[in-house]
Amino acid sequence: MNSPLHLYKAEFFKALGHPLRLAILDSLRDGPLSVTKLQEMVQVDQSILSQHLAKLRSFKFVTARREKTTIFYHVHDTDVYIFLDLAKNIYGRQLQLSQDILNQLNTTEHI
Amino acid sequence: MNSPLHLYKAEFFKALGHPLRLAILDSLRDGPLSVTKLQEMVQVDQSILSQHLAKLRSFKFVTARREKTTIFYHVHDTDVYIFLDLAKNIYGRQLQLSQDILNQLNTTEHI
DNA sequence: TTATTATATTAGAATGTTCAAATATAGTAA
DNA sequence: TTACTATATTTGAACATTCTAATATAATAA
Repeated sequence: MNSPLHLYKAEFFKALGHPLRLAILDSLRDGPLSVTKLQEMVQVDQSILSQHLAKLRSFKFVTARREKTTIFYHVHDTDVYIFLDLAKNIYGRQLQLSQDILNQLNTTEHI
Repeated sequence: MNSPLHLYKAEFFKALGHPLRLAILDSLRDGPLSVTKLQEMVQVDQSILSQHLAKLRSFKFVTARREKTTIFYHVHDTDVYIFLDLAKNIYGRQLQLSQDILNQLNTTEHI
């Protein structure tokens, strides 16, 4: 157990396991954005945004480029979107199943 | 920020963000296994294995079926492997990039 | 019924992650 | 140089996850 590969892979998934970081990646779908612009979009404190950008950077999900005093972020490998969208398929089915069970419960009289 | 979708998606990734849970899913690639057999493969305490199986179950990554006194686990939706393997592509490139930088540093004399 | 085997759950301690606030840095312009 | 704007880093508190150990449950067999 705890092969280096599983350890690294787990870190990779953890890096995606935060709502704000997912929101950041979604905000960058249509191209690079400055931190200020990102902040407007995701509506969090500057410091918090910066901390989460650091995490995304550390796994190379995003890359930063400076232009004068502004820093622009862009996704490093846009295939990550294929990956994120595929995730939707998987948990979509999981949710569907839960929903079906839920519906079944709701439409059953004797509860 | 914090759309329910991002919240759920983050939980989904967190559920995959543990080396043991990834090892469990890998162990189940070739078909269902009993908890005892799984335990032999991943080499952890019974209680710990059970707790992680509970988490995988709660996100429907795995499903349990009882046969007499033995419980067999199997992956609920085998597409999860397509997903996990795609992850490898993404972080593989990330790692490659780091490796390249590292190599460059190592082969540069003036350091 | 009791004992046994297989697995799950619970409670608290240990550890890790995130947040909030303050401070630091880096570039530019005056 | 000083002041300003944009962004990053640090620190400790708040919160969440994981581990350990003990206990619970469920099925079976004796």
